[in-house]
Amino acid sequence: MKEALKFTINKKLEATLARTGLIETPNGVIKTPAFIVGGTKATVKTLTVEQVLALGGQSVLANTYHLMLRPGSDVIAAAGGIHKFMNWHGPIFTDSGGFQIFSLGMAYKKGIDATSHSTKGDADLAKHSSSQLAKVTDDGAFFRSHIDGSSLSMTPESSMELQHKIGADIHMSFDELTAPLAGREYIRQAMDRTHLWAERSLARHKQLNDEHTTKGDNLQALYGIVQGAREQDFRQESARFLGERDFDGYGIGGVFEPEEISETVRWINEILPEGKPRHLLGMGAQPADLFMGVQYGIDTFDCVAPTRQARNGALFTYDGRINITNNKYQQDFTPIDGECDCYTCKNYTRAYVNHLFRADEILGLTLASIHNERFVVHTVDCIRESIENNTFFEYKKEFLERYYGADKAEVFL
RNA sequence: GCUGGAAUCGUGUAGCGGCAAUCACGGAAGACUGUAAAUCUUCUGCCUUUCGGCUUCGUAGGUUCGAGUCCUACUUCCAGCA
Repeated sequence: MKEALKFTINKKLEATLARTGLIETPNGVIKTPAFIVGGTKATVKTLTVEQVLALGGQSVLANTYHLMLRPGSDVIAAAGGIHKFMNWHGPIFTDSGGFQIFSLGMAYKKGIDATSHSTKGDADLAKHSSSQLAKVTDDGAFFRSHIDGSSLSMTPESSMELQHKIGADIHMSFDELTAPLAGREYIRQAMDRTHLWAERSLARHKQLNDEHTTKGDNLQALYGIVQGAREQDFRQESARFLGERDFDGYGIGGVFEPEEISETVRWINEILPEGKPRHLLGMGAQPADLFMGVQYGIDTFDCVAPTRQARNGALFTYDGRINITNNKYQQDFTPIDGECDCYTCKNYTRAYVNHLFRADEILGLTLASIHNERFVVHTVDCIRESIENNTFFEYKKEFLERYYGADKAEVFL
């Protein structure tokens, strides 16, 4: 039997909240800061685990909601746990399913953009959410499967039971997100509920770990998730509430505008106990997110954007994002990025990847995903090194000015 | 040679006497942040920044208030028969 999680801080960057460290789990270690690779349905879309390892992935994050629907937690338990099932033998996170209750339930993808701000209040939100797939009460969430429409529910307890069955290393407490449309009143309600659920998640989690102890199985870790949307006092209250409780680490949840990240994360991380790891949920679509997150105390990120955008033809380069399907790359026989050390850049050209996308050949998705994921993982690795070397701010300035242009980069410096 | 059918946007099509240009593909570009996503959005005859204007249904005639649509001839293609 191994202990659930051990976090050690290696180096702190003066006058910031940034630090480097090591998260040790029963299935391996994560050098932090680190980018956790998106593996929602127990697979990193289009990639084998060998490819994920080769691009430098240290850990993957899977999703309880998706795995509950398919193949079901019993199948994964019968397979001997998610590590064996998906052949990934490093650390694995699972998200609780809270995000899906939000994204399926609120007016998120059906007509209203999750990242658009509005001054509209709770009444509008309620109106928009009434016809959606999910309903939330203090007891838990009641929702319909996006696959077959069947009625399902999830509570903090059932989320913990599912996550323990799936058997990842680091679990997330069951939480409720709010849409950017939500007013303070609803944000407060959702945050209070998230706290209530966090305590219930923790209680059930401890019982389940006791059962593992009895059987001599590895222990699993639980992160509490901070909510409170864009409200400073709520975020601080949430960090205080959860920080006082015995979680192994903390997740920071919600939906952010890119320019809100650093401020919100700072409010929280100034309060959370320094000695525990902090995960920023779902952020990392752009390099600035990574630099700002780390500077204000984030240890791990996960984000689906690198792989999703790769599948849709948007590829990172150090000079900014490009769309590889564009006509101008049809005869561009240079790598996607000449400085990138990924398998794709070392062996293929923009013209070839352009051809694969135009011809609808699935290898294009794989090559693009390898590149984008490597770009992000490597960037966070370089950020870690820059903290160790005391060159963080120089590296950040150089990187962001080149990527965004000096004018646009200024807001991040 | 005879008989029948067809000809509309880059391509394949919709149209069935009343504002031509539907849908798909192809093409151009953009978006995507705890993955309902190999998805979605916009544009794709010409001119115009917008508003809007103009052109066009193989060719030439005809019928009709009005023709992509009906009639005649021609051209080309397809099928069947010689």
